[in-house]
Parts: sequence; structure tokens; C-alpha cells
Amino acid sequence: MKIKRIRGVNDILPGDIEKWQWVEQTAHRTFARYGFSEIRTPIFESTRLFARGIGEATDIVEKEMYTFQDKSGDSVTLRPEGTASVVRSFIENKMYGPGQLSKLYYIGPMFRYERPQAGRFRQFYQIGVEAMGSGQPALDAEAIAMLMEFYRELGLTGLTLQLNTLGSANSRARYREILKEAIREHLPDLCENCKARYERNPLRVLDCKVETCGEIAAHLPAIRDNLDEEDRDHFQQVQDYLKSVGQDFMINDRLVRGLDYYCRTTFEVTAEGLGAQNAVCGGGRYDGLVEEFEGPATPCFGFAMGMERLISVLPQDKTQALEPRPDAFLVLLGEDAGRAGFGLAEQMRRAGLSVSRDFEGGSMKSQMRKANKSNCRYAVIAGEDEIKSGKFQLKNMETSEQGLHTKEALIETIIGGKPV
RNA sequence: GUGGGCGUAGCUCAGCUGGUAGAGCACUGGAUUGUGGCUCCAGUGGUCGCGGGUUCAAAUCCCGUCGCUCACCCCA
Repeated sequence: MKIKRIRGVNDILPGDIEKWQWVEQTAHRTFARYGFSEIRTPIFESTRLFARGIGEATDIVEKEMYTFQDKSGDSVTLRPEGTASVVRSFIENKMYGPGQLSKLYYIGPMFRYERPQAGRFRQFYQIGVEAMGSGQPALDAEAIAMLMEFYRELGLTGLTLQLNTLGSANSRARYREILKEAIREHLPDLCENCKARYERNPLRVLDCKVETCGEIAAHLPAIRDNLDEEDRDHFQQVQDYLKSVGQDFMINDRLVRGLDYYCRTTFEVTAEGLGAQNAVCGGGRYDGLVEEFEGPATPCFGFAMGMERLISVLPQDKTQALEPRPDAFLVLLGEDAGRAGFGLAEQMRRAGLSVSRDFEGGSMKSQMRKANKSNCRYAVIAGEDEIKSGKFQLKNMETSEQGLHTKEALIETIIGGKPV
């Protein structure tokens, strides 16, 4: 039986990997401009970290975690998301302190046991950002602005930024009770899913896609009518900051994030052409999470984006330019040329050129075909005559012009882009 | 966990109500003794996912199984 890859995981192959590298490099460059540093945490942690951080009653913790016992009997879990690990590391490494701000980001694989579908995998990659140590609305706005700048660098279009606020932890809890109270009389009319949501996460009823639930939800008390003065002010300032830098957005007061730790600002970025899973980024504020893990009260803002989804909406004109292109392809005819070609290739590479060749010693025609397929700018042709004279044919693959050059001269010609 | 669709050449797929497998692309060679892309010609390549059943005969019909895929749930 042939061994195949595990369901829901993917190989990233040449042809695609260039896009991944470009996205990662763009993230490094862009985030650095905003003062963020990369952090790398382990890919697995104590199961308790995720159970407490994400919320015991969430789908992720209840049924989607890759959890197993290691040889000592400890329960460990492959990380299903990044925030809990960063918070753990933040506390463990005492990155906090009066007036201190930690601006961190991570890039790496996450694991959730779900049924795969378009844009959803069991091992998937996230780029996540966590800004820890300030409760100011400018922080929310700056992080979102950075995200949108990142998308601009990637040339993405057709994105929608949706904002909402859940209020502080206190108002969120209070609203939850008000909402449950209001839902109670409609309970028999709700869909089966929503009946279950009623106890576990009543806010989710608000964004149910079932039509009858939607109608009921439209008449339920809205979050925005149950905010504190400070919540309202915070949300308004986030909006004002975004507007001040020309960032468009829409308010979606049904936008409810599933993870327990969110409060105040939440947001999501959706893209066109992704299928049912159309969110490329989600995040928000999590002011209570550090305390939850017995760290000092530290207001934070963060978000995560799925790289697979991001890469599948990259514009074609940008990704085309990423295809690797050798400067030269060596066409070597005969054993003497084969031997000489090895040294020539090395000499050219040490001069900074990217050089390919064929190793199978096929006919000129077949080697030229391979040269053409490699998309090289020049072909260097070496047969008996060239080895004897020490001068090689240099052929420009676009114009088909060619001329005779010594090793040094052909390297210079290629580097300088001079006519052959 | 639930539901729909699909598994035929390396890739994308065709194969009508059962008669024993095909196209395009790719690959190799030739037309062009040492010069690619375009064109033309020829060739290599398949236990039709796997197992069982019906039948004189199964890629085709039936059952099972595995896999892929899309959607629900949920999320990035």
C-alpha cells in the first residue's frame, strides 16, 4: 500500500513555495516598519494552556484539538491557534512591566481536527500579530492599519474590513444575560443550532444564517445599545483613527468572534473568490487573557490570518514575477565539455549568476529544449570546438542572437546585460 | 459529526441504454549530423481506486470499502 499524506494536510511544492516566501518576506518587512518583532513559540504546549485560553466550551477545545499523551503521561496538544502560546511566553519571559509594550508576530503551522474543505485544512499556516501592553484605541487602529498596508504590499484587492465591538468584559457579560433573556421567548422558533447556542454562546445566534433566526435576531437588543460610555468612546476612536488615514470599513454588529477571550474591538477581513470560508483575517482585543493566566493585567490587541487563503487570492500579475529564472543554462556536448562545464558553472555562480545545466548528456536538441523550458536568459553552448578554442557560444534566448566569448567575457556580458 | 459530487495515461478529461479503453497537454524521437520556442509526423505510457456480486461479457449495472472534493457546523 502506497503511503499517502494525511487527510487535510498539504505539501507546498516548487511553483507555489515562491508565493509563500514572498508573503513571509513581505510580512517581515512590513511589520518591522511598525515596530513588530517575530516570536517563535513551540508547536505543542500543555493541553491546559489551550483549554483555558481559548475557552472550554468552544468547538476548538471540545472537538478539534490534536491532543495526546507524551511518554511521561503529560497531556500535550498541537497548537490550534497562536495567541495562547504568545500570552504564555509573554508571562513566562516577563515581557511585561510598567509602561512596556510588546509588539510581536508569528508565522507557522496550526492544527485542528476538522473536516477539510475549500480554504480549511487540518494543518494550516497562520501569520498572527499580538500587540500587548496598551488599551488605547490607537493601538487597535494601528494594528489594523498595518494589516491593510500588508495587503496593499501584496497587491490584494476586493477586500472588506468589517468592524464591531463587544464591549469590555463586563459589558459583554451583562449583554450576554440581556440577550439570553430576550431570546428565551423565541427559543422554540430558532433552528436546532441556535437552541444549542443559546446556552453555550448566545451571541452566536446573532449571526446565524438561517432565515427565521435572522429575522428574530434583527429584533433582539443590539450590542451597541448595551455599551458603557468608555466602550462607546473606544470604538468611536478606533473608527476615527482609521478614517483619518483613509481606511474604509463597514460596521457589522453581527460580527461575533467565536473565541472566548475577545472583548471590545473585533474585526474580520473577507475576500472575494474564496468559497464558503471567505475570511482572510480575524482578530480583536483580548484585555483579560494575560490575567487569566496569572500575569499582570495587560490589555492586548491581536489578529491572525490564514496563509493558504491569503495565497489563493494573490493577484496573478504579482505571482507571475516570482517564477525563478536562471541567468544561464549550460549546454554541454561530449565528455570533455561535460568536465569543463562543471567548472564553468561553478565559476559563473561564484560571480553571482544563477546557472542550470542538464546532467544526462542528451542531444543538442534535447538540451536546448531543457534550456528553453528552464526559462533561462542565456544559453552557453560548449562542444569540442569551444573547448579547444576556449571560447563559448553565448546565445540570448529571447533574441536568438549569439556570439563567441571567453569565460570571463561571457560572465561580464551576462551580468552587464550587454549584447552578445 | 452530517449531507452532496467525484475516483479512467504524469496532468485535464471523454467513453451514449454492458461488447473488453480514447483525446488534448506533457514526455521521447524524427522532419532540421551541434541550436530552443511555432508547425508536421511517429512513438512510450493505463491491474479503468480497491474488494465482491450480476452476466457469455463490466470502466459502464449492484453492494461494500478506501480516497479526494464541496457544503453544513465552526473558523484563519
